[in-house]
Amino acid sequence: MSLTPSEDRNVFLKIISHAKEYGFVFPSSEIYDGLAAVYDYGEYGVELKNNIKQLWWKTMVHLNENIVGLDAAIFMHPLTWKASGHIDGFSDPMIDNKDSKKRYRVDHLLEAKADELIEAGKNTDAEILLQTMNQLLAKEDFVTLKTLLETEKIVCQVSKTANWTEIRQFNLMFSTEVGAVAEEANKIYLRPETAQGIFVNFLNVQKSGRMKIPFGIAQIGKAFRNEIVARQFIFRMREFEQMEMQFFVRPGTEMEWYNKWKETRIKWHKALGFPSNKLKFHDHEKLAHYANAAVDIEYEFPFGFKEIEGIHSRTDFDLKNHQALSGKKQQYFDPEINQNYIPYVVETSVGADRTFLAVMCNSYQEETTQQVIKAEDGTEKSETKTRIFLKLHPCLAPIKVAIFPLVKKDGLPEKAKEIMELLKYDFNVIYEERDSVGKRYTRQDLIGTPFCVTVDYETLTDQAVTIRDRDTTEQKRVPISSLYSLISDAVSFKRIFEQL
RNA sequence: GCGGAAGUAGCUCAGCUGGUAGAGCGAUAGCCUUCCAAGCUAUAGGUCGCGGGUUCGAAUCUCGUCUUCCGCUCCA
Repeated sequence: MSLTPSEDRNVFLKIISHAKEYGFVFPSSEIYDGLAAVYDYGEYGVELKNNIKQLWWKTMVHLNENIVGLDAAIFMHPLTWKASGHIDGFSDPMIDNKDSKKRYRVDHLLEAKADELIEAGKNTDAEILLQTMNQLLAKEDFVTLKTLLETEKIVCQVSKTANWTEIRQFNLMFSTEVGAVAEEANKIYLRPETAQGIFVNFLNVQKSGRMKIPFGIAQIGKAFRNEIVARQFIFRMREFEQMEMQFFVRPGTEMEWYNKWKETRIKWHKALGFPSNKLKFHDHEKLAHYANAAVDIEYEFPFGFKEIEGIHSRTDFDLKNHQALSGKKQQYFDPEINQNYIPYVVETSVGADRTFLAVMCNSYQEETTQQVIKAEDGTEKSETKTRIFLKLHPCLAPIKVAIFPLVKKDGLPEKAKEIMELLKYDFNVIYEERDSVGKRYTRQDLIGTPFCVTVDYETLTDQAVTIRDRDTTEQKRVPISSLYSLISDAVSFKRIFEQL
C-alpha cells in the first residue's frame, strides 16, 4: 500500500524527530539556533553509521583481493582542484530577476542568447558573444558581465524584464588558509570529493602494494560542498561522508567493469534490507565533465526516489589531467599486452549519510494493535496502541543486546551483570534495571536493539534466560551458555556477505 | 535571494479580549513489582527565539531581526 504525499511527509517528519529524540542525529550547534545543512550524529547514530562504514569497508576491501584501502587527507594541493575541473567547472555566477524573483546562471542566459543568434543565422555574433563571456568569466569580471547582459537585451523568460540584481558568485568549494602567518598564507580548499585523494596516490599504492590492473583503491572520508539548497535533513549536507572506490582498468574494458560494478553494488543495497521495489537505477543523460557513462542507484525515500550511490565511468580524465599538471607520468605498464597506458577508472561512490538515512527510513516501523483494557469496575474497552520500533538489520543495530534483571533485587542484577561481562567484549551491550521490564523493552525497540535478555528467578537455578526478539516480541528460554553463539550468528556481517 | 508557515520545559502542546508561566509524556532519586511504556512519593528543568516600541505592567499588542520547515533557482 502506498502512502499519499502528505502521509509520506508526516512519516519523514516523524523519522527526523525520532532521530533527534533517541540520540541518532542532532542539528549542529543547536544551542546557537543551529547551522543550516550541518548535523551531528548522537550516541546511537555514531554506532549505526560506524557499522555501515565498517560493513562497506569489509565488503569492498577485505572481500576483494584486488582492492586496498587508503585514508588521504582532506587538505590537498590547490592544483588538485585545477586538475579535477572543480575550480573552472563549478564557480558559477548567478543573477536574479527582481520582478519574477527567478534565479539564473549567467552563463546559461548568455548561451541561450547565443543559440538564438545562431538560429537567426548570425553565427559570428554568437561566437563573439561566447568568447567575450568566457573571457569575463575567467577574469571573474562580473560588472562587465552584467553590462554584457544589458547590451544583449537579455530578459527573464517569466517577467520579460531586464531588471537584474548584481551578479553573485556561487562557490562550490570551501576555502581556508594554510600558513600560520596571514601574509604568507595560501588559499586551499576542503576537498569536495574524496576521489582526488585516491587519484594522486594512484602510483604510490600501485607500487607499494604491487597492484596489478584491474585493481581498486577504497576510501571513506568527509567531503565538503557549498550546496545552494540544503534540504531533506541529512540527505544534502555541507559536510558529508563518502564511501568511494576507484577501480583502475585497462582502457577499452571500462564498460564491462562499469556494468559489473552496477550489479555488484545494487546487490549490496538489497542485502542491507532495502526492498527491490524501493531501489532503482537512474541513468544520467547529461554527463559530468569527466564521465563517459554514469548511473545512480536510487532509493525511494519518503520524499521520492533519490540518489544514494553513483557509479561513474570516469575514463582517464583525472589521471590524465594530474599527469599534465604535475608533470609526473601517471602510467601503468601492463605486462600482459606489453604496453604503457593511463588506466581508465570506474568509480563507485556511496554516501554514508544517505545510506544512513535510507536505513533509518527503511527500518522505522509503526505497528498498530487493538488491545482490550479491563477497567477496575469490570468494564472492558478496546484501545489502539502503536508500537514504534527500528527494524534494523542486527549487524547494523547500534546496541546488539540489552540485559535486564526482571526485578532490581534478590541477586538478579548481579546475575545480569555476570552475563553482561560475558558478552561485552564482543558486542555493544547495554544494562538496564530501571522501570518495569515492559518499559525497558520499549526503549530498546525505539533504538532498534535486536535482542533483550532478561534474568528472572529461575535463572538462578536453571542457568537459563529469556531472549526476546525485537521484531516479533516473542521470547525464547535459552541457556546462558548458548547466548554468545546465538547473538554472534545474528549480528555477524556474514549475514550480509552471504547474500552478495 | 524571493514567497508561505512556524518558534513557550527533552518531546507534544495549553495559556481567551495584556496582570511577572502550566499540563501530559519523558528525565532523575527512592519505594513497589515474577515479562511488554499505564502503581506510589519526591525532585530537577523555561530570562516564552532575540531586540526595540506602546503600557503602571507584554508569552499575549506592535515594529524589526534571527532561526527552522515548505516551494522556486543550482547540483559532479
